[in-house]
Amino acid sequence: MDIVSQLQQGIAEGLKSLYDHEVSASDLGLQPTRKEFEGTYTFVTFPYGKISKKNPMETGEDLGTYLKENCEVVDGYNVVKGFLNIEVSASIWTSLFNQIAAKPNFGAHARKGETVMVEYSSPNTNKPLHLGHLRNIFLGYSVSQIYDAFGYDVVKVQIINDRGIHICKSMVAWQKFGNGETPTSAELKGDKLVGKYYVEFDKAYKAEIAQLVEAGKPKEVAEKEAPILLEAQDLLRKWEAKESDTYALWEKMNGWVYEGFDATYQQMGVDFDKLYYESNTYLLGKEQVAEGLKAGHFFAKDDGSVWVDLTEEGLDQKIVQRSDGTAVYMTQDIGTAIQRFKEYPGLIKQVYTVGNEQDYHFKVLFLILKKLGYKWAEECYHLSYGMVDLPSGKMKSREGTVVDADDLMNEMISTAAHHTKELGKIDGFNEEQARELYDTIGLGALKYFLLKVDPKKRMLFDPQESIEFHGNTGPFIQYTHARISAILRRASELGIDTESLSISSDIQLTQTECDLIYLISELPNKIKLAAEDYLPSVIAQYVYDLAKEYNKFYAELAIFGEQDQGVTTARVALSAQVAKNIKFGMSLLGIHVPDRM
RNA sequence: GGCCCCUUAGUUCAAUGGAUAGAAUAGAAGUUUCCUAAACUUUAGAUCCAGGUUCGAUUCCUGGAGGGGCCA
Repeated sequence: MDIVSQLQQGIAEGLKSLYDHEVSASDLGLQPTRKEFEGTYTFVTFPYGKISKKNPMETGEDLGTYLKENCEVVDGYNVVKGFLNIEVSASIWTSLFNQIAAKPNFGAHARKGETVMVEYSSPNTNKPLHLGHLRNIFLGYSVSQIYDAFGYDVVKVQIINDRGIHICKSMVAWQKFGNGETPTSAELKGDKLVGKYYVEFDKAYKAEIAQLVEAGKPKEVAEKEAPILLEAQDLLRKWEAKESDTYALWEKMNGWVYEGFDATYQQMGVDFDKLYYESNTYLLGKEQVAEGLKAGHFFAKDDGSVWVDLTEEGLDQKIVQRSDGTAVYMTQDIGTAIQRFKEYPGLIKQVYTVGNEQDYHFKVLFLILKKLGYKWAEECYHLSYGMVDLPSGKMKSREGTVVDADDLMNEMISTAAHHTKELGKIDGFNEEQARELYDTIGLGALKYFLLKVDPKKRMLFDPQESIEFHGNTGPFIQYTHARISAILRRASELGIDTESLSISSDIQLTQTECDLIYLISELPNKIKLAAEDYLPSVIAQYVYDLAKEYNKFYAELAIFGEQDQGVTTARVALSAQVAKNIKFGMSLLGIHVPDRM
């Protein structure tokens, strides 16, 4: 039983014995004691005045006295106003640490035997990935790692928006202006090449509109009648009719995009277990609509369109199928969700990582699924995140202010390289090791920067200044890990077995060492919190706090200079465990940690 | 028009309804005979406004201001 549970138990027994009041031990809230007070855990006594019929201070005294006498982990206590600060006996820290150090996978929760699906990328195939996608993908990937650590089997999926007018626009422009250009001939990544023709389309389209307006057409009419747009729409019709030339061109250009995306994903260090393509799923859901209509969950309007009425739920009416019988996004999302639960029998929930501009869409989707009688609808979650702003404001592709994902990653890596060389940290590295280190640091900085913020908040990204290597950053944490690795190497040289370490019970621990053990012990709790609230930022904050505390320890205490061999061993043991926690925690964020930097 | 989200040091971010609101950066002052100074120590600086609930509100409720988003 861990310390918190023992204290909760003790307090519950105390309340029963002192005031004849029954509570369930796990309901009692304990919080870490603030730094400026003595103690480890604090129990707030204000709310118990009614039960004790005494003031909060006296209540605290009563409980403190009881705990000291009856609870073996309690060494002492102090009361400040309504706060009972509980001091845990020093020997507890040693045994707590030794229990942790004996577990090879400390932090990971027991397997639950249930499956969670995390969808964390849903790109369109007409444009390369950008900064917003990076936040999306890093967030979703991290949540999938966190769920794995929390004991779930995780299926990581991508839904690719490979059909529709957007890709037809790129196709038209390539046909007209491309002269048979390919990624190889253009020496351009496939996604970039297709994106280039999407821009070409837009240019030609605008020029045609201007011409039509010049010729006297109203702007709104010109926007609908521009010949190149009509051609794109014609291509979409041909694609839907599976006209063979169109289909072949579509397959060719999407193929280029996938090669480009794959390279980007590889650089990002993410992968998927299963890919979904909209061209396969966009017709799904119409059956469900028909059934829902029959069952009275939906209703039809005079024009034949099908709607759902969510006014009882405080929302609007929402269309689920067009009057011409074609699917809207909602139709296919209903179909896809149901299909996925059929495909994966152990699946208990789905997480959709999608920007907050879709909040309404997902609210409606989940309500509809619930109306259709699917119980798992309540377990589905929209991991909604805020936009990434630039100092100039919102990213706008029309104004050319979009930050490209590949460019940004490369920039981060070269900045890391520059910085590392400047500090003279690559002595003894060969070229490949050096390159790997720059990758690790550059991507670590970027991922940490995007993940340390609460997902739902919009965030500012300043390419010039945002990414630092000092302070609350990925490289700071990586650096801490590298420092510890150096200590472990030294310890091995001195003949200390760094694999199976423990702290001898007669060692007097310092305050900093106890604080470190406390932080180390918090890892499983943090993983639980991060999983339940879908917050990689909780893990980021935790790893940072741990690294910071370790650096304090490192600065104020000697490790190998100690006379007492037991103290040296204890401090090496602590260091080794901190390194393990950092490595594991960072892996939950998708970040690697180096042994030297 | 209807609905949703956000607002905390100069700046970028924290804070299950709890103590004197934490970090990081930028500013000021220090720390290398010692395990990696991408570090450590000290210092100054903030809850958008007005009400309400509560023993206690950055947190919950109502109204307002500012910013952002969604709506066949």
